[in-house]
Amino acid sequence: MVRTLYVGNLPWATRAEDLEEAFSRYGEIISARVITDRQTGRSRGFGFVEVADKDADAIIAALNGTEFNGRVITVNEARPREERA
DNA sequence: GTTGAGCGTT
Repeated sequence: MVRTLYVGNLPWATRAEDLEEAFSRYGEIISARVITDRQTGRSRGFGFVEVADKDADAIIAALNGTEFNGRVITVNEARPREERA
């Protein structure tokens, strides 16, 4: 199945394909998305990556707290949007 | 043209 990962603390210039490329080294990526400001279209500095749940644990362990394009990123399971804080 | 804790769009 698919599990959604939250990726935070990204450089402004990070794009969805950048995440997909980086994450795909450690597991099967279903899709990747960088959240952009709806008003300006600029990156908000975080995104979401859908990965195979069999690889989710390895991907989180491999990338959480590691450097990505010069910044230390945060990677963990995304929360359900219905329950967003 | 900027910024820096956070959990998104149909």
